[in-house]
Amino acid sequence: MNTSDRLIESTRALLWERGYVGTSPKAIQQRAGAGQGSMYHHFTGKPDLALAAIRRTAEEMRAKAEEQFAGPGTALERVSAYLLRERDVLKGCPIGGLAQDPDVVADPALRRPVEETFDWLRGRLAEVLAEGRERGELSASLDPAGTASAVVAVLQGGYVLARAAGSAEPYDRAVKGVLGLLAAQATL
Amino acid sequence: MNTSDRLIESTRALLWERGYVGTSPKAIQQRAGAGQGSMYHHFTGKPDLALAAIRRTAEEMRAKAEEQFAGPGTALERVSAYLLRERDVLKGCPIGGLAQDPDVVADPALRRPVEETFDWLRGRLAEVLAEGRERGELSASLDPAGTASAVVAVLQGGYVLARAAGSAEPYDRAVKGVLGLLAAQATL
DNA sequence: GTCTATAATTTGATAGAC
DNA sequence: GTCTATCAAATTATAGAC
Repeated sequence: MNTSDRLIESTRALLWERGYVGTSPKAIQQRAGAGQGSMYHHFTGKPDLALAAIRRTAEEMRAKAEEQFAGPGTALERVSAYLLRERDVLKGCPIGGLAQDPDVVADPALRRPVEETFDWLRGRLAEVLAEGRERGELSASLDPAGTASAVVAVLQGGYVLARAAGSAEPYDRAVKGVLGLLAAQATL
Repeated sequence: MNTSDRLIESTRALLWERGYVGTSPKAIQQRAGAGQGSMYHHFTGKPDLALAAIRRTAEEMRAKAEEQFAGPGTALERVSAYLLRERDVLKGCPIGGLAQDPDVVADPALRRPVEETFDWLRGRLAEVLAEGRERGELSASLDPAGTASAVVAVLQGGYVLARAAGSAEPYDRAVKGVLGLLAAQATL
């Protein structure tokens, strides 16, 4: 891994652990094993480096989600697989956490990849649900778009509740709760 | 309002806008119109002041939620009223946002009021849903505890998605989505 | 490309005058 | 109780040697 990559990986880890406001260039350099000159040679500053890091994290997140969505099983099984997939719940969502950061939200360049990731996720979930409805697995009265929004929100909210509790339990309860409501939409 | 109160109110506003990591004692003092000596006379430091601010915000939040829960109407109407109540969606949840802050989560004293607020909220929502089920408004197969967890998560996740999008729309969509799933649990 | 000064500013707090 | 020094460390860079 070259210096540029090490700097990006260091930034990704720190953005996840400390957020954008809580991450200093110095900490990025130390974790990457690079000097200041090195960092300012490859990137114009903290925002530039953060953008590269966020883009890479977003790309990785989409790829991992698509594994579940494109997998086998009914629509409900694929949504369940996605929500119940092993996650570092207590660390929070590496993308969702950025939405709480004031400096990320204030900078359109930094906010865009976050927004796009959630747009994609919601759209992809809606497709899976719509497919399940067409196949007759889910009630014809189910609203795929609205339900997809709710599912993404439960996921993000589950992370928030878990961090607040210092335990993964609230995440599991919330996911089971929404899966229970979804199961009631399954045709017998 | 005395100096102590002004300092607490200043801290409350800054914690909401900038988070704990992003809030400096200097900013707190300037907003409160107080000097450093004043702040360190009334509070031992930033954590002490933050604790007072978080407690006050949590108390206010519970009181506002209870207004909807204790209001008139069916269980579903009261949950709807709570979720659809006017909110500063783009500013995020003043309590939920703290759960993303690394220094809040790392300090048990600061995390506790956040955790307690969500515990209370989940418990209170479960009571409302259980009451609706007993009255025959909601399906006997509905799980009040799990559903309450999911509803709180949708609320918190809705805030996250709205901030990511720079628009309140994702919040509204997520809330409508979960209310749609809940409506399907209503007895005819 | 990488490194080591250097520096203006901010952070989070203490000391002591009033 | 409130204020103004004062302070050591961190922040976010820039400059210039190697």
